[in-house]
Amino acid sequence: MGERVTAQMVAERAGVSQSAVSRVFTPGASASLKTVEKVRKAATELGYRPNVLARAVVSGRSRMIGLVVPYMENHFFPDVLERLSNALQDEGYHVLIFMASRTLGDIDQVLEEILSYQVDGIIMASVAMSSDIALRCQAQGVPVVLFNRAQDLDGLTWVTSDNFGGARQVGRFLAAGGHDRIGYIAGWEGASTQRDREAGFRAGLAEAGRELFCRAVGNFRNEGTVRAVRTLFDVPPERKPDAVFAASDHMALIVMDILRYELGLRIPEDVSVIGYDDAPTAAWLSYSLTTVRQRVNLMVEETVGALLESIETPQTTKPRHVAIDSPLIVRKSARVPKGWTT
Amino acid sequence: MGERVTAQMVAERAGVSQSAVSRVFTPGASASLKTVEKVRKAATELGYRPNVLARAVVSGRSRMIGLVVPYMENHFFPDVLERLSNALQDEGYHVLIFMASRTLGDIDQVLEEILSYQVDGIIMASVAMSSDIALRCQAQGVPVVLFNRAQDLDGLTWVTSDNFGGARQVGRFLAAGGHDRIGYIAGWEGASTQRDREAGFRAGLAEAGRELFCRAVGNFRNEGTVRAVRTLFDVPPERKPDAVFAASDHMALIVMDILRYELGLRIPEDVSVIGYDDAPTAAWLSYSLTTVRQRVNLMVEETVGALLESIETPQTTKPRHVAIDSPLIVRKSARVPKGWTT
DNA sequence: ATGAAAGCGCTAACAA
DNA sequence: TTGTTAGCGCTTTCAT
Repeated sequence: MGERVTAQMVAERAGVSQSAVSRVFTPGASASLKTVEKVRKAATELGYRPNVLARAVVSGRSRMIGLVVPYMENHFFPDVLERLSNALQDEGYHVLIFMASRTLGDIDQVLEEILSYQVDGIIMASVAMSSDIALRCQAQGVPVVLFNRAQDLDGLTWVTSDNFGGARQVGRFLAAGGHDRIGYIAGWEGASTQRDREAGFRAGLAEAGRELFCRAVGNFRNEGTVRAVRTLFDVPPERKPDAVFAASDHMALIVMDILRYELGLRIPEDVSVIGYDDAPTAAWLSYSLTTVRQRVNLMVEETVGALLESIETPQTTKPRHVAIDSPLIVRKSARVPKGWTT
Repeated sequence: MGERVTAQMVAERAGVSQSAVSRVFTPGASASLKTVEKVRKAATELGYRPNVLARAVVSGRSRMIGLVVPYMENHFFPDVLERLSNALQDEGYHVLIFMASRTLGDIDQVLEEILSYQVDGIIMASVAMSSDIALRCQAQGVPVVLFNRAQDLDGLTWVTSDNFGGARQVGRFLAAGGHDRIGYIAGWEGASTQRDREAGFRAGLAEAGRELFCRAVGNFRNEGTVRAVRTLFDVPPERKPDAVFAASDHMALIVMDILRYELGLRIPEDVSVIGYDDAPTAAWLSYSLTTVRQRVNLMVEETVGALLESIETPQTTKPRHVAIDSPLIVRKSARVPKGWTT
């Protein structure tokens, strides 16, 4: 046991040279039908399988993509992970996972580790990245795509939904719904998604001559959100919001739970709640959350496309900035304005 | 750009041999303080980072673990993935992900791919594996641990929760609760978890002199569960179950949604619902699902421990079969029997 | 189309 | 402790 079958062994059995074996297993290479047959036969008999790592050492291509993700508690990520992994697998790449949660703040360290695995490219999902790190990766010839995070830096490729536009619709929707006291629960302030969603939301309100009534920070996480809700609602009746926009579905669902089951409020009769992501859970009947849809399939498609392009034709590839339009999905957690269309 | 910095380059700059550089970056090796300093200096100046893949080729250890997971829609998996990845990262290993969903049934193909990456070990999470495949892996010297799946085959290591025992408590709990018509929604029939949970559940009922009133198969998936619920409840009133045990939380939550929002039934007044997993979502206030807890942290600990042991000391390692006890977590989705303790 | 030979970047004896 | 020397399993010229 533990017998590694090498190309050399296959070559001997097939009565050809080791390089012939290599060619048979190399997509672009040429070999006569007879050689191919002999080699394949010997290979299956021996249980041979090319060593991807050895190939990587000599070719400089590992066919591995480093994927950096934060916590998984947000239901948006599993979905993203599954789709990204599938899309990459379809292109013959595989995903090496790095959890950023552990090394909070020390993305630098994580990047070092990733690079030591000689990945062909890196996808950073919902992780903020300092510009110099990105530049270092690119300098090493390892392309990076930011997924669900934008970066002002020009040299970087990123793919997001249209956070500003999506949130702007929410602002208009709530304003048109005749709400008086509209609150916002912010995500982590360091995130571009948070920044853009808040800006879009405020813009949408402003268009209707309204403005934010109150605001608290939930940081996109469980605990922070619980605290944020309490902050907003632990006030005299006339100061309680009658509508809340949370910067992510994950936070919005927590808001709904607390409002209904701890504060005894009805949704949407007493308070309208809107989220952002359209995570699978948002559609569950218990919530039926009105939200902004991130079109994950398109985002993944763009991300994989951009990344593979930079890998395969590095010289001709320019940084891409993609913001996919993000429609408001009207369900039942927020009052629908009279005559509202689309 | 794209300049790969090699140990050779560092060696030249530091004025030492290439193997000296290698030793400085090899944990166990010895080098004089002076050499270490010179090398580290040159390395940082050049931005050198050891090539893990080249190291893997010669050492035979890639420090990568192949993780095979099915669909991510079940909220149990993201949690598992995060913890597994973190635990492995702490031990200096990294996770190469393989989604089994794509190649349904063709686990064989997936395994081939994994092995070609020379992973040091494989974790199959909630994936059934035919014995010969596992044996082939072991024969190649690649240890396999089944996570959340048991296999009768003796040579395999697996880690599960005590599915039989956990489900047995559910049977006793529902019986003691005075339910008359107790239904069961099964997971995928090929899964050991499904088999053991059903057996345990029936055993628990039998102890109380009861038996299953009705049963449908949800396959652990969204669609199947919706169909299963309809099957069980689309009957004359006297044939409708007054309690349902679903083989996973994911299915149980769907059951709750349909019962409440499509059939207008109250939980637990009209129907008690119990799940299995204690996925994070189960505790959400909208559901407050009574369920059996899989102690993920312990399961992960055992899995990683067993795997690393087989990797590091293959000869002295015997297959391990671990079934972690799984307590019933009583929340509000099922009627609590009078005087029920623990 | 094929084999010989020269590496890819690294580790691991082996001498010194 | 160090440098020298073989490889690890593979791809890729280069002749043939």
